[in-house]
Amino acid sequence: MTNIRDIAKMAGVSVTTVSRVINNHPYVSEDKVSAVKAAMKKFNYHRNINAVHLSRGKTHLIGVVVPFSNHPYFGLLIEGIANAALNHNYKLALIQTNYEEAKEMEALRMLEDKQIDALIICSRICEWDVIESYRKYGPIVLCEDSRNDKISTTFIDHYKTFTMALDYLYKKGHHHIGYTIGRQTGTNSKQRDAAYKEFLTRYSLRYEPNYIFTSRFDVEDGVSVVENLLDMKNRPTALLVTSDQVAAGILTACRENGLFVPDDVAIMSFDNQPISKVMHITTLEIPFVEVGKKLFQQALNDHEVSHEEIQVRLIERKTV
Amino acid sequence: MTNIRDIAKMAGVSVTTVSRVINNHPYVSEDKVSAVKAAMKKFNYHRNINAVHLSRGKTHLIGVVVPFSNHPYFGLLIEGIANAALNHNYKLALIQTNYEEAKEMEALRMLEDKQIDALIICSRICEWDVIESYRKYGPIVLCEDSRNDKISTTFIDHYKTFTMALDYLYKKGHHHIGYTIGRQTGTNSKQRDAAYKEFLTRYSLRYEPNYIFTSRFDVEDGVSVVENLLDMKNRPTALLVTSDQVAAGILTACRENGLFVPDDVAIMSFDNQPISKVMHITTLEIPFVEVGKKLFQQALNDHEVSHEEIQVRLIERKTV
DNA sequence: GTATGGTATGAAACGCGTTTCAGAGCAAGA
DNA sequence: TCTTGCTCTGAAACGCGTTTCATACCATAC
Repeated sequence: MTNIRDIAKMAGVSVTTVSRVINNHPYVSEDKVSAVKAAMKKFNYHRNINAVHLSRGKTHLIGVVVPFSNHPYFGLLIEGIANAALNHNYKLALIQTNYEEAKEMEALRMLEDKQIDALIICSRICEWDVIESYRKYGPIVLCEDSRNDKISTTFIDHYKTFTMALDYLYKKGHHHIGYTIGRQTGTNSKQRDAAYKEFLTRYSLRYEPNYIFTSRFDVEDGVSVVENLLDMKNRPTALLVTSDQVAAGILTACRENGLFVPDDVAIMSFDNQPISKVMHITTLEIPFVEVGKKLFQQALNDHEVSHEEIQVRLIERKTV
Repeated sequence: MTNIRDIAKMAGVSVTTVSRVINNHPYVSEDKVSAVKAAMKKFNYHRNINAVHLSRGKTHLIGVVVPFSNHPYFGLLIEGIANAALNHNYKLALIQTNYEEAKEMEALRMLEDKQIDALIICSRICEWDVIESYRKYGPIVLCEDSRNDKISTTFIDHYKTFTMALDYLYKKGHHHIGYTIGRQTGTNSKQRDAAYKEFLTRYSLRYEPNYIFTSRFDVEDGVSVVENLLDMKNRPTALLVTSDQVAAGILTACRENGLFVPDDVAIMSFDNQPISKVMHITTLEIPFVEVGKKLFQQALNDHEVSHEEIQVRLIERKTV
């Protein structure tokens, strides 16, 4: 393998000059530029990227932490980040945690080891103070509603959004509203819970514990929601659902069991993925491409901490 | 930042000894081991991973090329590879190409630059000879049916599978079978086309060009298939569909348009994703986790080229 | 008593590009 | 004429861990 010193020798210049040519630095005479380029071509020179990384202390790699990759929510987020990264000539290091804390720690350690320039955590399990303690090694960006002063975030205000959605359903005449979520813990879920309780209080509605369905992530979990629904005496008349995927499951199971949507149960979900369009599901659109782009921009910015709120948009279709 | 030399000095040993301790090499006396470990702890030593990469010429990073990340097919594949990678302490560099050749070339160049130890291409656009020419820089693995002698592959024999599926439909009484695919070019599509034509010949059936629906990737594309179907005089009685996603779109649109499944059109698809279970779609299961695992194993093996055929399994449900 | 082989340790070379610093040459402005 | 300020170039330092090679010691083996 030829290295920069070989090229320098071949072209009759110093390594500095070769480096300057490679990196398009000014102040190199034309004839030296062409001499260097000729030598590089002749010897099929390729710089050792790891030497560049060592020397610069940067890798142009951004770590992305997700619990799963096959879930549409995270898939879309990855897609958004990947597109932004590609435009800026960054590569992505994907770290799939399956919600294991050890894996998330590994990602943080990659930042510490300078294997990645920044870390985007799409869904965390680690405590805030753990994450904060790694901030000194590089930018860390979270996709979570928090006005932390060290860590940048891009987020959806789930309290606001949930309140808006609940009010919308209430205005449509629904006074018995249930909801489904994924993880019970987690900032998003807490915000939703708070918004829900505030809503009940505001309209003097009773809190029904069995109107809340936890651990619903995927289509199949939607089916199980309907199974529960069928067993209930006083069913909710409307359901605010984790995602379009879960909603699709609910909708399908409802049809099979003679439950009419929206007459027996109204369905409103999150994301606005293609399936919701096809099934005419009323949903709250989350602009993932924008979220990904923002997350990426924040990851590049080591100097200032910012918090970007992303607005969701109500898409009215036929399930409410 | 403390480096290995600082630690060596602090512990009163040579850098070699420190390196040996770090990497658990034998032949270091116990007292030196503990002296080194103490020094590392005291100064919060972390080795610079980029120096390791430079020195070793390996990065423990595997490149994964996908056209999109949010598509369930690729999401599942990524999931499978990511899980295998995590178990072997490898990291994934995700390269999303959007089917742009330039991006795929960039991935190949990452291999050349030693930024990644191996490359897994889930769906290619580059020509074989281009890919082959990069083989000398490291293992390249494809997810495509080809018995190339330089490049390892893990694949589904789509000719065989398609034939099997068509025969199954034929035996169920379907003599007018259409099919949908994603990209028109690409090995998989060619294999399916060949299998389809062979099937028609074998049973002396007429080739109907409008029974073939190209560029169907997602749920929404399934809806458009049904729109076409409704316009046709002699509809196919069965459809072999790209993926469960597309099938879900078709099924939904059929219901809306008074087309009964399977009586008016039978549907059979690929993947066996959760949605197919929920919607009772008869499908051909592709074991993505296994595919991902195999791909990863081949990526690690630079010495021998292998070809792993993955068997699909028919899951009979209610759409045929 | 000598040969053999494992244990323990360190100096030095190796992988390789970037960047700082110093200096030379030349032109425009004072 | 002297200063100021580009333009151009290269030596050397820097980032840092791994690995080869040489050496020394001690303990069996013959």
